[in-house]
Amino acid sequence: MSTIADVAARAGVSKATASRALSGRGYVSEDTRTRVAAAARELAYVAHSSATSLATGRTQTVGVIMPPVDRWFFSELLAGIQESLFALDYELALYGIREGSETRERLFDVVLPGRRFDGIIAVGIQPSAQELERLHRSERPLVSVGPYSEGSSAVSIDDIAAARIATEHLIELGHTAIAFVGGSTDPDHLSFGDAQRVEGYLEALAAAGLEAVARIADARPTMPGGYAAAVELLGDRRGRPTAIVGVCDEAAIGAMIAARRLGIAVPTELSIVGVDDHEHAEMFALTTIKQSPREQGHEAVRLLRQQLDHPDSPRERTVTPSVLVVRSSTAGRR
Amino acid sequence: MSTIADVAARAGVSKATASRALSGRGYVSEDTRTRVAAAARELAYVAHSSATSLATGRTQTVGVIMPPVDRWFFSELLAGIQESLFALDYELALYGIREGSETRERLFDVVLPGRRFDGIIAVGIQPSAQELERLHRSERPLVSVGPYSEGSSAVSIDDIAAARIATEHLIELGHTAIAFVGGSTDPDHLSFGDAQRVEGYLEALAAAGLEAVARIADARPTMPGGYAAAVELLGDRRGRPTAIVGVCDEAAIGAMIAARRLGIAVPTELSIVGVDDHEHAEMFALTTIKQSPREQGHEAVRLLRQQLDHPDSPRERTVTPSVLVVRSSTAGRR
DNA sequence: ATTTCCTGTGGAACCGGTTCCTTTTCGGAA
DNA sequence: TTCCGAAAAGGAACCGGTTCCACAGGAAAT
Repeated sequence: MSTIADVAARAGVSKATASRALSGRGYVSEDTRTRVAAAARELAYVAHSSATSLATGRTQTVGVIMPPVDRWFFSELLAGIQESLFALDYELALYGIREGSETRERLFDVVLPGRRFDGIIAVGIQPSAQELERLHRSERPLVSVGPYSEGSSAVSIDDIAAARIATEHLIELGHTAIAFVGGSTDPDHLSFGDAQRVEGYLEALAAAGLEAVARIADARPTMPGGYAAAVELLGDRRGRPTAIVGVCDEAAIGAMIAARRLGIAVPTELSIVGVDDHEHAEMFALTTIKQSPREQGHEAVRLLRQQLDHPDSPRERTVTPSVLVVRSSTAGRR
Repeated sequence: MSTIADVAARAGVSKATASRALSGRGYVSEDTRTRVAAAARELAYVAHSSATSLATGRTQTVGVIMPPVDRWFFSELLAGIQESLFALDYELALYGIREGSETRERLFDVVLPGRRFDGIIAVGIQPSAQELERLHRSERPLVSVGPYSEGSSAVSIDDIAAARIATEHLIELGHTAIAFVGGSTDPDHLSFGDAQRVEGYLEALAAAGLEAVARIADARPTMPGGYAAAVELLGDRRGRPTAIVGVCDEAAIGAMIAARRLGIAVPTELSIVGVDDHEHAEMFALTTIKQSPREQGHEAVRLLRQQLDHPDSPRERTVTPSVLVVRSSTAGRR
């Protein structure tokens, strides 16, 4: 492995000049520049990243803190972040957060102060006040995706609005017995965005004077979760809802499959609407609220870069609009 | 941000002693050790990772090269890798590989020689001879997951055996018209493992003297892919297969949903078997071949660590066994 | 002709750790 | 009492880059 000293020697210049020639900063004659470049090529020279980081204070790495990528939304988001970072020549250091707080603690205690990255994208985590203070003290730009916290940039969808629009769509179709699949009776068990979706659902019902009939079925935001909840919900004929809002498309699709198995026709006997516009939504003809997680990933990187390049630029918050995509899982009440 | 010099000054010792006290290497008196530790705590000292890397030559980072995580298998695998690395105090640098070779090229030209990580886990990529040579020249341990290449450690399932076992299961149940969903007429279009699964399917048919009736339906290894292929396959009543092998569970589940929509009963009229034991397999009562991607992730890290700790230890290849999990998507031919 | 400015280059310091080598001290063996 | 080796600690070199600063030479301005 060759060093810049080797390159300099081969080109017959000093380390300083070689460095300038390769980085393009400072005065270097055209002739020297090409000689250094040639030497570098011949030696297959690549700068040692740790040395560069130590000298410049920049690591060219972005830390991404994210829940397990087993939900479509997160995997798409990650793909978007990846694409954008790659295009900007940044590395991506991935940190998972699991339920256990041990992970989280170590992240905030050791990893963040280790100056391993220039900026952070935090997905779906609601930092505690103490953690937030720590993040800010570390002076590294932070962009959150999902929850918005004062003083940092963020890209989020308006989860309340999304669920509200979904619910309103059903109300407009004449439904009054509208259940929500994927909430939780234990609020600690809900992710931030999911809790807001419950809220949006309740808001829409309240606005239509239907709050009394609210029914929130406990379920994990997954297909089996939605399936199980719907089986429960649709089990007895009497008091069966005529419409369901899923906390996300996975849950909604699970509910749809449950309905089919129970012999309940969608949309004639039961309307279902989800949130996300999952890649499977089309196959199931699911009416949903479109999100574009991949683009949100791009946007998160854009916001982060803004702060990396211009540390004093104001924090921005991007809220992506919620658009209803009507397919054929919803219909007017008979 | 405090440096080790600050810690040393506060504890009244030299940098050298402070370093030894904190790392636990070399002679340090108990008394000094506690004084240094106290000073470090008071100053909230955390070592600068670039400085450590530069001095030691180790980055405590593992590069993970991986296709997009939108398939369940890969997201689970990533989770497994993440867990194990975290437990070992290694960072995870994630690199996506997309179709375009531009990504790939830059990966091999710039990222790998940049000495940003101590080892590499490459998932599902079949490196070219040139790339492989480069990897070896970089002297960094490599573990591949999936394809096996001479001279590096690997963890893989026996894809041929998996598909063979799945197919044999159907043959034992008396099926003769067995289709495969998720192959491709264009072999370049198939991932390495998927191509081997096609092979296993054909092997099993051949062993039973059924090769003449092989039918491979083109499909992406996703639920919509399996759905579309099955619709095609099951469309006309005559010549309809009585059993289907899915290239993976997603495809098999897609096929199952297609069958239901077409009014074909599973398993009485059509048996379906998948490969993976996807988290949704249970909900669909899908008979399948169990893989444990999460454990494969753990195993990959174990193999890598072996090489990091003992560079001269022999390369190992772990092949995880293929186990048939019978649920109720398969039944004897009527 | 002298001063000034700009270009081009090299030496040396620096980033923040680790480690080699040397020195000092001290307890135990000869 | 002397000698020796282990323990403890400091000085300095080193990892491989970047950048500050000093200096030389030539062109432009005075």
